[in-house]
Amino acid sequence: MLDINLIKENLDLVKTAAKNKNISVDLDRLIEIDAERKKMIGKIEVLRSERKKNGEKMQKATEKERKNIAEEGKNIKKKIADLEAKYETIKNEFDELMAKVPTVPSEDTPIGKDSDQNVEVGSWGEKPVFDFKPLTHIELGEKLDLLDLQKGAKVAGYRGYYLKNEAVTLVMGVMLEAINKMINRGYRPFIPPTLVKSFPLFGSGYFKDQEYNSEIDEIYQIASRDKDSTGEISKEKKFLVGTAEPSLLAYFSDEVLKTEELPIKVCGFSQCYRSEIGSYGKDTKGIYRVHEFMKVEQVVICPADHEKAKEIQEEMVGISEELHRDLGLPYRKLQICTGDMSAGKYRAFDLEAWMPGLNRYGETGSASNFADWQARRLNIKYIENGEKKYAFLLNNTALASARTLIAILENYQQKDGSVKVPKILQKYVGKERIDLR
RNA sequence: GGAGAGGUCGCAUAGUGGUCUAGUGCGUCUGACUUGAAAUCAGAUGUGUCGCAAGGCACCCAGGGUUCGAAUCCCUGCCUCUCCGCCA
Repeated sequence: MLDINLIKENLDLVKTAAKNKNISVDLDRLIEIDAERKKMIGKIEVLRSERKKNGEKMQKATEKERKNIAEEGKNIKKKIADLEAKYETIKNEFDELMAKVPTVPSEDTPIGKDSDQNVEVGSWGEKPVFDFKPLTHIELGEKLDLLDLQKGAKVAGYRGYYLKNEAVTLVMGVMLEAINKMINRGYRPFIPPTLVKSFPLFGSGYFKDQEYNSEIDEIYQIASRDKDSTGEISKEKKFLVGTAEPSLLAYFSDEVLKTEELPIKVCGFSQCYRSEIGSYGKDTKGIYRVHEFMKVEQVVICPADHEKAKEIQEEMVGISEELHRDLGLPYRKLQICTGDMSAGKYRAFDLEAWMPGLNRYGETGSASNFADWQARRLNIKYIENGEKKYAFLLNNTALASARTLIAILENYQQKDGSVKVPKILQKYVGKERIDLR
């Protein structure tokens, strides 16, 4: 969400941003409808004021006058109802358009159509050289009895999977390492709810429009309580989060924070659910793209200062990079181009770990700065010198379970089919190497 | 799952149809008194929105309804608390 006055003042900038982000939104219509909206509010308020005065008249009126005053009141009531109905239509169109308006990306964001035009801005580690053909995590997982995709599909359906044996302690170790790293860096740990109302998701930008749309949004809606026994829609809709970010941000919604409290740094461990509605044909094998996984997420609320936010984003990415290095996973860092950015993002980077079995890099983390776009929707403000401002919100993956597991299995595989356990995880797995059974 | 009680401007409370532009106490801020503090006294003290401004309008959990007029009456939902039942 942007400020309507800001959009008006920077119309060309916003238009260019929408074009570069491949977002279709009629901004001229937005400006037009905003003017209509304001005019309508003015008219309604005059009538409401009349209604109030008419009510006051009634109290002083004689018995004879009352009838006329009541008539007049009914008249005003009708006028207000008519205008309010019209206003609602206008307001709906206004809200729909506003929900689509993108953040203007940072100046250093590369302009591009899609992910092919993301720009590599850093890398670490040597890709391992094998004197044999490296196996995929699917083959390794099966041989070492760590991963069961058949049973996963049988029980959970398409993209279902079981982790077993050392994969369990290994993945839990990864999560705990990430949480402890975050704590050591001053991030407060949370285990947030994963089943949430609609506002945390809308507020964080996970609905492409104003309302949830199961056809395009990658979010699961929980259906069981949508309708009561009579078929009436009664209960509030609930959704499964795709990351801890919405729950963590919504924790601070409707708050006015003190400047001294900022930046607020938190991290969340959660199960993450993704419908993958838009990627039916993609990554159909293995556990690269799955409907549920675990993740440690970092979230920061910082003052509305681009320099400060830039610093913090670097710190956040730095922590993720460090975690990759701790695990010995070669990676590269990409700056995300306009076309690969969602509407709300101001500046974003991805980390991609090298996955030798798949023979490509795979995204293992994504760091985003939304500036004040999410804060406007979630109403997260802070007070500075008596003035209230919307905060800047940033988030980043610390580490996620499934893809980190892929990278570890595929990078640490040995000629004999075994997989070495990264040093920092040995204490969790209880061994240095996972052997064939 | 059953029964009951509730949700009011930071906190606590008052308010059952118009005089509510929501009273009072506490807290907070400013000032006076004081060497300083406490105490006391005086004043101020919610949010959003429209407007250049004067000012208007909205908000008493949320959404509907009744009424000339709703914090107040009615309906629905959400949430909290108490008791019972069930349960990891």
